Amino acid sequence: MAISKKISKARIEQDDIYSIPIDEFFKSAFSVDCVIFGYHERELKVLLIQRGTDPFQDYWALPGDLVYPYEDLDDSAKRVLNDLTSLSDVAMRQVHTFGKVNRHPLGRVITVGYIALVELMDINPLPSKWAKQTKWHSIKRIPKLAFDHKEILNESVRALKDIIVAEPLWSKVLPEKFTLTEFQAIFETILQREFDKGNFRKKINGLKFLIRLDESQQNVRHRPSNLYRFDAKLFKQYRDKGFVFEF
Amino acid sequence: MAISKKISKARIEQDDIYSIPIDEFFKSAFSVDCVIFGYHERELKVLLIQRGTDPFQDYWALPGDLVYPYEDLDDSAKRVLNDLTSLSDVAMRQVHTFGKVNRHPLGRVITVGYIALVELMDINPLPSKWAKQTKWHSIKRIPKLAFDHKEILNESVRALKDIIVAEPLWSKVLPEKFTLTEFQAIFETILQREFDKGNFRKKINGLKFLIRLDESQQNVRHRPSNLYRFDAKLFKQYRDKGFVFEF
DNA sequence: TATAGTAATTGTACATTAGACAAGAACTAA
DNA sequence: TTAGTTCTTGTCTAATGTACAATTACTATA
Repeated sequence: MAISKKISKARIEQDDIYSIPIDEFFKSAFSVDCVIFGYHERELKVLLIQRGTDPFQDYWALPGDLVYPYEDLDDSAKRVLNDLTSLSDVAMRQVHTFGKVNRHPLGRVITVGYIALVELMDINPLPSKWAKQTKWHSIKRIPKLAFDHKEILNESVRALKDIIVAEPLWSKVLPEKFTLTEFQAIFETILQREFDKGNFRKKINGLKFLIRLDESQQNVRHRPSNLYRFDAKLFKQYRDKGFVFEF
Repeated sequence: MAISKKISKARIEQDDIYSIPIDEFFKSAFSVDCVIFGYHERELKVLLIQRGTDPFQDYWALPGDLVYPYEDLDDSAKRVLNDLTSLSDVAMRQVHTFGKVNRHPLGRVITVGYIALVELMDINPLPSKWAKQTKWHSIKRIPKLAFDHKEILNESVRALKDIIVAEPLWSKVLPEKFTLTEFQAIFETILQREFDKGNFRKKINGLKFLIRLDESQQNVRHRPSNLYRFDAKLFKQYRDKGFVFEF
């Protein structure tokens, strides 16, 4: 394709730096790629789309697309996610930018990766625009992906582990009223390690933003668990005081 | 200028999405900006250049420039830093990408921020290419900067605090043989808090990658301090086992 | 109705770490 | 010899982490 030919022509020596006209630089594009992690009952999945267009037609890929010239990056991530999966109101965070020269066959395109964590059952992705299908894939069984999306995904899984502790991403995954066991399960799944139940709850009890309710589970064949809720305001207060939550 | 006019023309409604020809996307550029932190004797500075070219001619700015079409992002950061300041062998890490629509007057340019930490006395930046001057500025007295570089700098200062603990950036700042007081001072300066000397050293003593030498300071008017060295291999072993160093 | 099964909850005992602070050591300069 | 300085080590207490056991509250089934 025309654009990619131009790239190789532009491969000049460093000494010729001043000879590159400014217009030569304005021939690149950038994209956003959204890594939407879906959690449900101790399983971590990621939302992939099947591409209905070239390049990589029919491949599974992260929902991602080129950024419009007039679009802020963060806005673009939201718009692209909505275009391809019909999802809105998913809070994403930028994690890393990927910029290998030949990562995109149509030309020079760098891509900015964004991640989010949602409860799988809370949302209903529907393919739209050029997405043929959307599907949740277990993190443990990822098919061959388009572009360098496998690398983006790997980096995102790593970043998720850092962020889950620092930011209350987990609040998006819990129902309004939840048990401490459910709370613990999220961390165990994402951090891939186990915690002693008694000790975990001792630690949790110190966190004032998890508020114990006067309710408990119903219809369980064992001692019912107390229910808790998350108080976002109190969490913010904690954070503003420099508090960092750790495991 | 021509390019910026095209951006406003391209501002179309979302419904017209399919009407944007692919070529319209390939009219952007991206840049890298390097935030080189210089540490020396409890002072943290940042290396700025005075721009010798438009836009923002004569403004102080982070060393940064457009990425060549054929250049990997990480390589570009190294090359740009060398172009403008003659520095090489500075290990940088990507921190964040800034993508507001109008952040660059010449057109749509997103920029990827990189940071590094060096001992100020170890390196000798020299302005070259279009950099008129290079100068270390105290983090506490930053002049008006070009573009959105103030925002990039702020974000980088924040990121430095996270990274200094996780990654041995500090090893670049210490002499081969150093005292624990020097070691402590780095953390106190960057994290902006103080530590009890006795307790700090107790914590440090557990870290096997700081090796106590059979030497001590010379010509000090007080009890001479023992010297230590950093063992990068041992540090790696620690890290590979999942160890995280914290304060 | 009694019993077994299950997971929640609480508690206990010990080890490790954190934090505040003091005492003594090793140097130089006067 | 003494005063000044900072390094180094130690001590004590409080807080936290860790392993594990005992008890509780429910359901399902014999």
